[in-house]
Parts: sequence; C-alpha cells; structure tokens
Amino acid sequence: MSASIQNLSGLDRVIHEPARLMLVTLLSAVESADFLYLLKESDLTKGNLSVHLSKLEEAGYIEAEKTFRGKMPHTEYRLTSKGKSAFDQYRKNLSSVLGVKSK
Amino acid sequence: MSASIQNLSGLDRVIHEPARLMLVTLLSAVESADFLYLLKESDLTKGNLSVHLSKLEEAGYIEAEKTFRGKMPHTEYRLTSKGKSAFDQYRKNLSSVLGVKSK
DNA sequence: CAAACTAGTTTGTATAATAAACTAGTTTAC
DNA sequence: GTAAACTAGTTTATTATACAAACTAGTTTG
Repeated sequence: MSASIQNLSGLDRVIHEPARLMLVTLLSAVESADFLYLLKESDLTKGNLSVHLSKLEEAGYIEAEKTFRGKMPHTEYRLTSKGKSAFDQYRKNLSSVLGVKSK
Repeated sequence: MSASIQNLSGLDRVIHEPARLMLVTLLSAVESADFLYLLKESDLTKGNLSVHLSKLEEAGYIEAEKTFRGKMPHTEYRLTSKGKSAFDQYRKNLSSVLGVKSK
C-alpha cells in the first residue's frame, strides 16, 4: 500500500507536466501528427508547443521527421517506442492511485 | 475525444504536483493523520512537507486541527469535503488518459 | 544538563513553465 | 508586385515552483 504511494514520488516529470501529458496522449492515439494539428488540439501557444516538443524529443520520447511538402517545410512528430513504454509506465504508476476508490 | 484532452490542461495543479498527490492520496485513505505519519509515509523532508501542507490548506483542501497532547503540540490533518471533491474531479479528468488503451 | 524529539517556518537556489517577441521563408489576395 | 497572412518554428525574459538546508521554539528522556 505504501509501496504504491512511493510510485508517485517517482512519476516521470517529463510526462507528468499537463501540457506534455496532453501531447503524449494525443500522439499515442495517432501514427504521427504535425505542428499545426498539435497546436490546435492542445490549445498551447506556438512557443510553448515548441518548447514542450523539444523536451519530449530530448527525452527520446518523440521523434521529429522533417520533410518538405513542395517548398513548405513540414514536420511530423511521432512517439518513439521509448516514449510509448514511458507513457505505459507512467499510467501504471498513476493507476495505483486513481484505480483505488477510497469511498 | 478532444474534449477529454482539454481536461488535461485544466488539471488541478495543487493536486497534480506529485508530492501533494501523495499527501492527498494518503489522507483520502484515513480519517486524519499527523505530521510524523505523513513525514514517514511520504518520505518528504520536513520543510517540503510543511510547505505542501500549507498549500493544500490555502487551497481549502485540508484542514489542520491543532491540539495539545499533554504539553506537546499535536496537529491532525484531514481532507475537507472540498478537498475530497477536488480529488474526485482530478481523478475523473485524468481517467481520459488512464482509461483509453492505445495499443 | 545535554542530546534528541516534535512540529514546524524561513531562506536561498535551481529548475520550470509560460507568454511574447522574433526569425525565416512561402503563399495568397489585391 | 507587394503587403498581409500563413507555416514552422526559436529565442528571450518573467514568473512561479519545488526542494534542501538551516533555523526556531519548546519538550522529553537519559
């Protein structure tokens, strides 16, 4: 019981931040997504979206594939397998709290 | 679907912070608890425990009942009804992430 | 009477999230 | 053909936060 409580202190901060939790959740539902899609779905500002995507990339949880659509740059973001398992682990740790109804 | 994603941006930050999530979870399981109990179960330092308890108190999520046991001060902390419903709401908002299996 | 304990508060530092401003090029409307 | 709007971000600066460590103040135990 107190073992599952201790899971909470070790929650992955990279994923735990609401903005990034949103992004990871969004990306876990699709193959890949571009900047504009994430911008609209997340309702973040461009700056914040950029920074949070960078943090997720630094952590190795997502990867960005930069290409050109005609002459326009186009970037697709997708969860890596590392990102997927980190998200799975995060959900496991949290479900110990959320799963148990106290009342 | 994207409605539930938006729930994540509105996550209650007071509860979301892992240290406080731990405390709220601990307090939701018992009638009340004292400082030493929370200190041991949460594995926080005294300073952090004190600060986090103050934040929860400011938010109206817990209340502290200060008494004396003989000559020693003794404080019992308990979740308020506001705290209970905030925790319930928090868990509902998060369930959009925890509930849907992506794979 | 000194050390350890209860129950914290205060302070200082380091990390962080956020918004706003900026960059650089492309496309569309007039 | 040029100004406005769009894509796709990055950089900067401000604010907030968490955290550890030091401090306070009294009490109890050896």
